[in-house]
Parts: sequence; C-alpha cells; structure tokens
Amino acid sequence: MAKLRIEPREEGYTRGQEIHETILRTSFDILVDQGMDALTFGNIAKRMGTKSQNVTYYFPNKNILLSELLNCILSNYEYEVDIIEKNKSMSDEEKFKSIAELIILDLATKETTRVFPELWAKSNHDSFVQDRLNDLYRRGRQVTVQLVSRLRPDIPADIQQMIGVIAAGCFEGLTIFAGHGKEWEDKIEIIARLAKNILFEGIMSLPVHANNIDGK
Amino acid sequence: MAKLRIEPREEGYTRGQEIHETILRTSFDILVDQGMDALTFGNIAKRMGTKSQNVTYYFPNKNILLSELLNCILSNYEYEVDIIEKNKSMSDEEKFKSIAELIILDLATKETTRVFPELWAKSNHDSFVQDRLNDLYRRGRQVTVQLVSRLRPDIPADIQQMIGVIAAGCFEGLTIFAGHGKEWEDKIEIIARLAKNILFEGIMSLPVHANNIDGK
DNA sequence: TAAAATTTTTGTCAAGAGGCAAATTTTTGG
DNA sequence: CCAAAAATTTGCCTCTTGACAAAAATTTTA
Repeated sequence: MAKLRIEPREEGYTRGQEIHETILRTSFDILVDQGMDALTFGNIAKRMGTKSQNVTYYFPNKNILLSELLNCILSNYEYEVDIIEKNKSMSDEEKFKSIAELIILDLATKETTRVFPELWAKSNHDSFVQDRLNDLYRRGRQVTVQLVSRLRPDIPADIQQMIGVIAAGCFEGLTIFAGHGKEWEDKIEIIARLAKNILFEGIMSLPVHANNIDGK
Repeated sequence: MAKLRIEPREEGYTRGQEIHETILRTSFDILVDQGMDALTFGNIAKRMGTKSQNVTYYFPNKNILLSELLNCILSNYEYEVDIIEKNKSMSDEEKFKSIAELIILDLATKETTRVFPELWAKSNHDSFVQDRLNDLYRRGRQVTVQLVSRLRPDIPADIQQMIGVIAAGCFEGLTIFAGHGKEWEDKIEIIARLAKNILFEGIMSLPVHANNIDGK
C-alpha cells in the first residue's frame, strides 16, 4: 500500500533511522499530492514539523534525496513485478489477462497516477531518472514478453519484444485517461477487462507474414 | 512543424506583435528542450537577448503566459485532428489504421515526446491544464470512436467510447517507450504497424456478450 | 512633424530556494 | 552515570524567481 521500499541506513541511532524513513515517506507524499515542484527541503520540513536544516542533515543535497527517493519508489514496483512473475498456477492466457488487469488496476491508484507522470517528465531531461525507469520497465515487460513468446512462438523474438512494448504502452497510457481523478476513473474495471481482451485477441490474430521485421 | 498555433493580439504595434509571438515560440522551445522547470521569465529573455521585464510587459504574470502557451499548443493539435477528421477517401478499416499510424508517428516527434509528459504531470495539480487536455483528448477520440461505432455497431455506445479510450491510451503510452530519444525510437514504424493491427483485430474480435456494461 | 501610444530600460523588492558552519541538545553504548 | 556519537537548532549566505514602478526611448498615426 505504501508504494515505497526503504532499505535501512548502515549507521546512526534507531531514532535517526525513523527520521530518515519519515523524510522519504513525507517526500513521497508531497510528490503525490503537490508534485515535483513542491518537493523542497522547506516543504518536507514543514510537513514534519521540523527545520529544513534537519532534512539537509540526512540528505546533504537534493540530488541525493531525489535519487534515493526514486530508488525506493522503483524498488517497490520491482518487488510487485516479482510477485506476478512467480505466480505459476495459471494458463498462459489467464496469466496474460490477469497481469494486464493487475497493472491497469494498479495504475488507477492515486500514488501511481500522480508519481509516474512526474517521472516521465523528469526522465526527458534527467538521464539518471531515464535509466532507472528503463530498468524498471524492461524488467516489467519481461513477464509479458515471455508470455507472448509462448502464446505466439511463430513470431520472431524482436517482434515479440515490440508487442510487449505495445502492451506496456497501453497500460501506462491509460493512466492519463482512467487513472486516479481522471475522467474514466470509475469505469476502470470495465476498461481493464476490455483492454486485456483487445490486446490478447489482437496479439493472437496477428498474421505471421505481416510480422517479418524487414517486411514492407 | 512548428506545433504552435498563435492567434494575433487585438492591440499593439506590429513590432510588438512579433515580440509577442517570439516569446511564445521561445517558451515552447524551452519547454521542449529544458522542461517546465526551466520555463522562467529570465530564461525566455536570455534566449531572446532581452530583459525579463520585457517579457513581463507582454505577459503580466506567469499564469497568463502559461495558459496562453497551453492554448497555442493544444490549438495546433486540434487543428491536426481536424485534418484527420476530414479525410473521407478510405474504408473504415483503412481510416482506423491510418489514424493510428499517424498519431503514433506524431508522438515520436521531439516536440510531442517532450511536451505532453510535462502536461500530464502538470494536469495532476492544475485543473486548468487538466480541463484543457481533456477537451483536446475528447475531441481527438471522437474520430476513433466514430470509426469503432461503424466497425462494431453491435457494441453499446458507452463501450465504444471506452474502446476509444483504450486506443488513445495505447497511442499516448507509446510516447514513453518509443518517443523521441527513447529506447524503441528507431523501431517506431514497426511498432506503429503492429499496434494498429493488434488494436484493429482486437476490437473486431471482441465478443458481444462480454461487453455488456453491467456484465460480471 | 508632433502628439500619442507603445515598447524598452533601469532600478528595486520580498520570498523562497539550496547550502554551509558552529553551538547546543539528545541519544546510546560502555 | 558518562563520554562519544548522533541529531537538532540557530544563524547566515547567495542565487533565482516573479513582480512592481517609473523613466526613457521608440514607433505609429493624425
């Protein structure tokens, strides 16, 4: 629920440990409901009822805070991907559809709806964010691509990859229209069901001949 | 190419007119290659080789500049939607696929890849941006939804709408993975072809019974 | 050409940002 | 309980931002 995986620091008192964690959680909260602009030492301190210099003590400069925060955010999603990956009790079709549904339903969460657009925007001008996001997405797609490769073994591997990209794009894109607070939020369940069926059937009915990577 | 539709001011000298336009174009350029953070009066002026107070003269405060800029950006996309809407010389299938391809290829543009994520992020904390974006997307979807309603007249209207949302989500989401400077940028043509086929076939093979809006 | 309107420059301001340094207080392990 | 480490507070600094006001220069039009 918290959408943050915080690894403990290596040194310091347990009290300091808690503060360290509180700073990260408070930062995340600010990111979620006020956006990246509002994420300042002053605002973090204000929410925590302390001074900005105290935040500086734990995170000597803003880049360190941001990169550590990014890490906690993405680690959590990678953890979620792991859980999906390990589920082995379904057919490939069931797996594909349940993953699609899971991801779409997650993106309707306030946290996901609010945080990812900030990261997408930042990634365009910050290669550190870009790289870390890429890692996450690459790993996340792995599951889908593997399923595609089993569902459509007749398709070349690079096309299978791109199909994974398209599916992921479809999921992420729905954030904008059916995410938390968006126009289609309350239809998210129906949309999730439709999307998984459209994607599944679309992938299954792709003609082989049209998928040659060199094809015109 | 310019991705900006600037309507002339109502008053002022022609020289002032040009400056007004230059400010908006410069602002857009900054937004594209440095992002929303860097969009300050000072930076605009620096790029133009003038003083920030001169920018203030044309746009008394930043909200006015931002809302006017947003207007110019979105007006241009609405204009592009119009062009698509007017093309009547194809079958519905051809139309659907060519629209899909057109949108996906546009999103690979540097301008679109850079600007829209900024708007998505901002829309989460700025209802003015949210509303204007919604208008644009609603209008943009109209074309797709109309096609869907002709391709699948057996499906209830609200489900047709949601299919439009899913298609739009798929398009927009690809910005993140195959937009300008992204990992899959150079595969964008293949991805566009795949996506339009997956979506088309997926939509065509949706079972009617599964689409009842009240269905469990 | 002169008057009027528009544009540019100069100067100033308060608020808030990130950051540094040293004094003080609190916590913890021995 | 007591030193040493950790955490907090106090105070200050520089830079940037958006904003305002008034003087100066420029352009247009009558």
